[in-house]
Amino acid sequence: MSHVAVEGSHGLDQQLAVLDLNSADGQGVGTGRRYIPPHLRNKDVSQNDSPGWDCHSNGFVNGYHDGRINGTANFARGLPRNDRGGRGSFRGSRNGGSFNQPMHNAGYGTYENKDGGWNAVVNRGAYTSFGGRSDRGKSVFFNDRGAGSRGRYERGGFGGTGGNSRWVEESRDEEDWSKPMPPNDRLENELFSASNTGINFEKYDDIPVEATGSNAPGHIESFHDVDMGEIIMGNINLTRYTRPTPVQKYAIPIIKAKRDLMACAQTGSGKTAAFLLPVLSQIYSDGPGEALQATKASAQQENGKYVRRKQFPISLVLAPTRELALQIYDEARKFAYRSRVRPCVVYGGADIGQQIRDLERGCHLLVATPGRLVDMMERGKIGMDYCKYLVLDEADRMLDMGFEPQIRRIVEQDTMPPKGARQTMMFSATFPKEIQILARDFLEEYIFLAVGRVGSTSENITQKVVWVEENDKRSFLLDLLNAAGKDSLTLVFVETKKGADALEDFLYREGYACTSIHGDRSQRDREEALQQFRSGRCPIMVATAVAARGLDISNVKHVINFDLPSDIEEYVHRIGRTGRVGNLGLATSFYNDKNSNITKDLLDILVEAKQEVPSWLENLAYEHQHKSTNRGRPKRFSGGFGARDYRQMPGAGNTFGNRGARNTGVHGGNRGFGGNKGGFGSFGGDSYGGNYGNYGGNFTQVDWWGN
DNA sequence: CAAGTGA
Repeated sequence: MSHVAVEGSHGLDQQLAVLDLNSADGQGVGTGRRYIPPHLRNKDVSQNDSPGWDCHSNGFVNGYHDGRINGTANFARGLPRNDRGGRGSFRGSRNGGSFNQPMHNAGYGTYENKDGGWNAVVNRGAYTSFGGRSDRGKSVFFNDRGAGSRGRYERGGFGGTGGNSRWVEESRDEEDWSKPMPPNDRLENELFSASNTGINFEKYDDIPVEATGSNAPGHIESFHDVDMGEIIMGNINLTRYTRPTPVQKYAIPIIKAKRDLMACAQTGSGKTAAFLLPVLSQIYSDGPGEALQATKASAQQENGKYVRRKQFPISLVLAPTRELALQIYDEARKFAYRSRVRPCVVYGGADIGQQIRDLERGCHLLVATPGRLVDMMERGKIGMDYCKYLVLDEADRMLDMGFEPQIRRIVEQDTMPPKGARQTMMFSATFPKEIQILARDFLEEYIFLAVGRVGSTSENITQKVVWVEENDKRSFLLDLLNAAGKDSLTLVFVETKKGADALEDFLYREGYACTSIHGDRSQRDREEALQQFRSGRCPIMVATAVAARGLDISNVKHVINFDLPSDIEEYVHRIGRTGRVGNLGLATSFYNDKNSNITKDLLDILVEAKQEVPSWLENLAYEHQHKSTNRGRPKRFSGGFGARDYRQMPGAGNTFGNRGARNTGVHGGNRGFGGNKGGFGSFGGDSYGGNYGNYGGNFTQVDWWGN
């Protein structure tokens, strides 16, 4: 395979420039300020002078406003050391239910300043593709969160005449949701200027695609091959997506044809847009329908006091972690720009009151983590009665042991329309056969789509496995970090939360600018850590499984499995944080005696992705094969899966040890691989250090799938 | 046993 370099050192300068900008950000210095989740921080300042309904009266300080004020002061933040030190004193409260702790010396900074001057209008140039824009700049009626949703209410309407007339929405019943609202320069800048990925799909090559199910629609080659409407096409241009990725080519027409879908495609291949584009497009063309009526009907007065109405989203997207939900929400905002659709996100660990108030401003597409959504449903803030589109992102995770009960609670044991009446879509890079079978409970006449073999890794990721004893891991890690390029991000995975804290402390003492993310940290700290990592201020992040799935962080050049995970799906997702959208990446895994459970699966993955395989690993896999009683199956199935025994289920097959059968699973023939072992040069730990340097400056963008 | 998901 030949890698076509598209961008070289040129892009590097740009990245450094961005870093400088971010490091000059303002610090939120206020004491005792409430934690405001990022998606609620960046409001238009003009919101604050609204005399209306929204409760900003209590000395409301939104992060954006605050950030601007402090940003002008010279808060020349030094090295990441500084704020890390500050956080040290904070640690004691980490484990003690420290949700919603106000954070002193908290840096909201980089977030608020990403506009780079909020009244500046960037050169949008060729990307404004919304036809006739004679109305641009008038700023009459903005659609999005800030000004736009405020416009839905008539001033002072609450105490008024009674009846429904106070809702401006009334008068919009007949309005056409497919027509774009006027543009908003500030918002457009905010949503799209950071849009980093210029994807090169020009020479997308063959990749095996399986689309099974009755009457599967054909795929598209261009976004123009299917009618997604004016709003979507305009936003596609603004995001600079030129051509659909492979999974988008297939999934978009399937979803537009109103079919249920189980879609499997490699990490970083554009799955999020593959469902957001067609779902939103469909909502635009169909309009809100009954959901709007129901929402309005829920508005009441009680005891002279206005009772907040319940929201009935038209679409629900569920994700397994909070940060992923937030990321999906951010994407949804882009594709909802200039539409009447208002995306919302709810997740745990953040102030629920803020989220409720945000919901009450309108919610047509809801992104959520399961726990908080159940909470919202039980509080009567959300009704799924009119949810026409259900998306499970990271679907295999959402249906595994930990999440399945909550998913059933939301989807089957409440008011959501049954399968068939709603459209259900599932996406993941991995989808073990057992979970595919379970997933059928939620699907009707679905199409199974596999772009590449299910569970395979991108060949754009160079995978290394090194034998490292536990006691040597730290020093080996330092060697790898020292070899990394100055500008590149490194993500280090460990198995436990305590381990994450310990390793981060170690790296800190060794003088590295690092941060960490795991489930025992406060939500505020988690999001700040992610932001500092993304921005490059802390180019090293130690993480648990919370960061394994879905997070799209540009410029992650190296993923290190300091501890290998116990199942191969987790491995695939972890290393998938690098090598995204046509970029190259490196993944290094520390292997020792403790990791025998993943040996065989790891070997298969390496072989399939045409990676070098250390001979010792091959030998171990062979040995393990003969002594293992449970080979080839994820650990979580070995302990039973409730009362179910999937081996008895029709269609489940009986070849759990057979990798090929397991992965293409219930849907058809094996995509065989392997068989081409042998001939691999040995790959000892000694030569590793020397080889490593070769990867330093060599991460450039290449064609999709590495061709 | 670990990780994640409501307080």
